Amino acid sequence: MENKLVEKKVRRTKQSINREELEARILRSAEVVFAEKGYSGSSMEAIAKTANISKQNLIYYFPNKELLYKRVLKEMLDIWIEKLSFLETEGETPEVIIRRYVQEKMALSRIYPNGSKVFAHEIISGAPMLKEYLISHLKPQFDRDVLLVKSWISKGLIDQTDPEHLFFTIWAATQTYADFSIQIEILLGKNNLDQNDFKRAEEAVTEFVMRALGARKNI
Amino acid sequence: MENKLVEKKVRRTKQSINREELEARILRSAEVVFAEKGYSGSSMEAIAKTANISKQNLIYYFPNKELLYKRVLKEMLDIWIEKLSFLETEGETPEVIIRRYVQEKMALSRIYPNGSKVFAHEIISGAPMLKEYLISHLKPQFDRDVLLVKSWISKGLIDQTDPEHLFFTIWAATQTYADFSIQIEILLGKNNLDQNDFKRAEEAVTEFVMRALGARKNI
DNA sequence: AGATAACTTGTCTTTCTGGTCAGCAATAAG
DNA sequence: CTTATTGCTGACCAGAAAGACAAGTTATCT
Repeated sequence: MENKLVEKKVRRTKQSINREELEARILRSAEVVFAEKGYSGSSMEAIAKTANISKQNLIYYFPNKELLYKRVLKEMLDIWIEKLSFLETEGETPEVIIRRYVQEKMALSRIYPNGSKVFAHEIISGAPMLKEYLISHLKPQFDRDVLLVKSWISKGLIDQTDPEHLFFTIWAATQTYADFSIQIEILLGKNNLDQNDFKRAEEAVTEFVMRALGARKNI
Repeated sequence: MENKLVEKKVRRTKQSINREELEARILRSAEVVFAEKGYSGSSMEAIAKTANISKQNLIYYFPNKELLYKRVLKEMLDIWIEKLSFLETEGETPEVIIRRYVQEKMALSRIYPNGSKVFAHEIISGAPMLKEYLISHLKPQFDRDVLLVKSWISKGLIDQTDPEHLFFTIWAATQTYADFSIQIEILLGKNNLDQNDFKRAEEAVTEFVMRALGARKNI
């Protein structure tokens, strides 16, 4: 019985492989369209066209727009939440932890610019679909991380800072390279931000944060 | 002749007063709606409803959506450009100039959160309506301001920094209090950000930037 | 007071959009 | 090989949306 169930889950037929591929392609396409237009501005038609399938076929895979949108958001958030907890790396020096944090946040902006933009649209719009998630998932993690930073301060490992606003600043400074990329491109006189630009940005932001915190190298 | 023209311009009849008031009300309402839904997601109907007039009447004042949207954007940008040039305050110490800059940027987030959000939606969407403006107006000012910061560095008034990315970070860190306010509210456990929150945020960001720059108080 | 201009609204048309449904085609299971 | 399941498409629908148009109302000018 158990065997049968497992087999059923694992079996990869021609169809199931195709399905997975197509779903992935749809999600990527949806990400692109939602990133540009936000939820209400995006049409199923446009997403279907981007994915090179018919609208009806898109609806076959994702029966309605809201569901598709939430899937796109969820994919992004799962990646973020996974990468963005201080606590998981406890035991190392603040310097190491914060450096890696900024680095990883910046990498997310570079690798998933569209997901970041979808998220940004959603938040700016007042997080209608995401409010509950932020309250139930992000806030607890935020509170823990703030406590950790406070303990660093009281141990004298970093300078006195406002921990909450430290996070807001780091998030804003790193996400801007995904969300506001067009503005940055224009001001830097580039057609798009390459690896090098992101490296420079990462160094600059890391340097800002480290200086602001006056982090000590030794515990 | 000249007199007549001037008189015509200045004369404030019942109608012209009403017109100005109504136009202003429409623009404020449009700002609210565009801030929430972005350009393509907003309907003229919704804007009309928010302004408490009929859709046809709205169209009488702003014959189409694009025009209305551009007016809202332009209003915001005019305010920003006016407040956000370093050069206008040349002669003072970097510390004073940068402090005021951060302060003013933060004040804009506090006073015009909706305008800021409209702008953010537009940029995230790839700045379809604003690209030209950014190239022709923002970039030259940016280049000048970057040069000024470079001169500060070479004079040893502030620490070695990446000037371009300094601006990106300041902008991101201050705008986040308008654009991402809902997220910040949730994480701070508040229903909305009050004067005090903005004051704390301003102090935190200012402190952050000043430490990063190691600005000297004396020229 | 009458003519003119400014304002407001109701009606209508066209296009777009999310979504349904019936039926056909391809694949998998027995 | 047959049957059942899954995948896909064309035709269709109801509601929303932008905006044109005409007709009526109100204010201003002479």
